[in-house]
Amino acid sequence: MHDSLTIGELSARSGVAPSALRYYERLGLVRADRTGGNQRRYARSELRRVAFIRIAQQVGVSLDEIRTALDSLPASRTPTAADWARLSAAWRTRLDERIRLLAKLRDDLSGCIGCGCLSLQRCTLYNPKDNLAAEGAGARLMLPRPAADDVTPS
Amino acid sequence: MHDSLTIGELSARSGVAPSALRYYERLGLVRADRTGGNQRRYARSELRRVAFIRIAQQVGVSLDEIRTALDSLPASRTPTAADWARLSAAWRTRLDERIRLLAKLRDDLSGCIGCGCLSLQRCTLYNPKDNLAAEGAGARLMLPRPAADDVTPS
DNA sequence: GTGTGAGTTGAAGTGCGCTTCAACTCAAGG
DNA sequence: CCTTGAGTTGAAGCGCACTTCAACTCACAC
Repeated sequence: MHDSLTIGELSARSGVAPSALRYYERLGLVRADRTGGNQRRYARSELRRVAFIRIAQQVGVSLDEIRTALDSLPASRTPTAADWARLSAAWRTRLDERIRLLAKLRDDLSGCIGCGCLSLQRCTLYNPKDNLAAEGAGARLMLPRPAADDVTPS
Repeated sequence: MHDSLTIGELSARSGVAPSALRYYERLGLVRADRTGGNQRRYARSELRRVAFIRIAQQVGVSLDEIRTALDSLPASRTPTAADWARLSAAWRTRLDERIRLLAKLRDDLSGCIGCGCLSLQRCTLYNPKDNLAAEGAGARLMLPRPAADDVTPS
C-alpha cells in the first residue's frame, strides 16, 4: 500500500470523477504532488478534504465558499481532528439554519393546503408583514429570490 | 382596476423579473393573451401560477418538473382551490423528504464533530453499510452525487 | 522493449435559470 | 401629434459545476 493516491484511486475512493478532482485543484480546493512524469499524486489527507467538500455541497455551500473555509486550515501541518471539527461545526450551523427555513416553508405550505389559496393577497407564504402593501392593492412575494442554485431536488 | 396584468404589473406583484416571466412562458409555465399591439396581458390567475412556481423552486423542483405538475391542472377551467391544494400537498411531501435528508446529514455530521474524523474509513457519513468494501481497504462516498443545483445557500 | 490502460493539457461544450442587448414598436399623458 | 416609458423579439451571454474532447505522455506487467 502506497501512501499517495493516483487520481483514479482518489476518484474511486471518494466517488468524485477525475475531471471534478482536476477542477477542484484548479479552484484551489485540493492539491497534489507530481511524479517525474507530471502525474498527480494525492496525499491521503486529501481524501478528507474531498469528503469535506462533498458534505459542504450537500449543505448548500458553493465551491468558492468551501475554498475559503479550507483556506482557514493550517497550511503548515496536516489538519488535526480538532481542525476538521471546527469546520464541521460551522457547517452544522448552516445546516440547522437551512432546515429551519425549509420547515417554516413546510408549515406555511400546510396552512395553504388547508385554504387551497396560494393567493398573493391572503396566503401566509407571502408578504407576512404586509410591508409593501403601500404600493398598491396587491402584495409582493416575500420569499427570497432564490439564487439559481438555491434549491435541492431529493 | 383592469382584470388583466401587463408584464410589468405581474413582475411587480410577483417579485419575478419580466425576463424570467418571458422565460417561463417559453417553457410553457405561464401563458398570456396578447393585445392588438402584441403586448402580453396576463389573467389574474397567472399570479397564482407564478406563486406556485416560486414555492416549488424553494422546495427544490426544477422548472421542467414544475411544468409537468402545472400541466396536470385542468386546462378547461380556472383551477380551483382544491386543484392547488392537491399540487401543494405533493410538494409538501417532497419538502418533508428533503428536510428528513438534511436532518440525517446534520445528525451524522454531529457524530463526526464528536470524533473530528470526517474519515472515509470510519465516519458514519460514509459507506454506512460497507457494501463496497470488497473493492479494497477504503470506503466510498455514499452521499448521493449532488445534482449541480442540489443545494441552497441561505 | 512494448503494449495498454491510466494520466496529462487547454479549450470547448453542457444544462439550468435566467439576464442583457440591440433594434424596434406600443400606449398613454400633455 | 409627440414624447416617453413600457413592451417586443431573437440571439447572445453569464455563473456554476462540471464533462468531453483531441492529442498526447506515462507507468507498469509481460
